[in-house]
Amino acid sequence: MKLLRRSFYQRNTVDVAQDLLGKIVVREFNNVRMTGRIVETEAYSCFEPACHGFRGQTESNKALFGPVGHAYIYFIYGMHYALNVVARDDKTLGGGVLIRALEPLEGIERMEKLRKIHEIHNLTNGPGKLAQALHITKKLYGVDLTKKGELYIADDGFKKPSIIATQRIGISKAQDMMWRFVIKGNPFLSKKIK
DNA sequence: AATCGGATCGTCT
DNA sequence: GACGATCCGATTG
Repeated sequence: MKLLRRSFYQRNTVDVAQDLLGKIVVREFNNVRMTGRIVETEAYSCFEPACHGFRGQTESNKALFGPVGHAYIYFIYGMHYALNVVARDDKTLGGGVLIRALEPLEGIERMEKLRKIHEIHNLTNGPGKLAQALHITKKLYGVDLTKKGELYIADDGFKKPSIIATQRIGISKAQDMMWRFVIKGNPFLSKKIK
């Protein structure tokens, strides 16, 4: 397991979104280690209207404009958290990759307890679900994901998977852009592909 | 299988 | 005061 270096995130947001597929999210919580393989992502760049940073930097979205490789976490619909990794090239003001689904690996029992369910295929197959399963809240806002700690991202040598691009989910603007990426045929996606 | 509405609250208009 | 990068359970076909 190797940490992903900061330079990994210092690239075009869409490229990073694709290359994060197959990587591992590691969560250390109360001495329990929970991990999952990233199987679904979406790219958001602050020059397009679906991005939280489109209208400029605010207190709540400031991480999107901060150093790459850190966590941007937001709270939505009154009950869900979602995890992004800040990623952009040098000429872009802000951008991030939404982690939409994981394939659970380690700490599955703990995830089941946090999610209050026992179906492995329903544990982390959505942005709100995986945040609940890994106990990701705004306390982790801005955490550096390139360093070992409560939350980070690693590469276990998983072979670069074949991927499919689709439209992003749940947005009302810029719906035509094909910026959602999934590992082809993976059974832990938030939504089946047509 | 597909669609619909309720839950619930931080953020911006 | 409205709405959102969602989820879940209920209802309908």
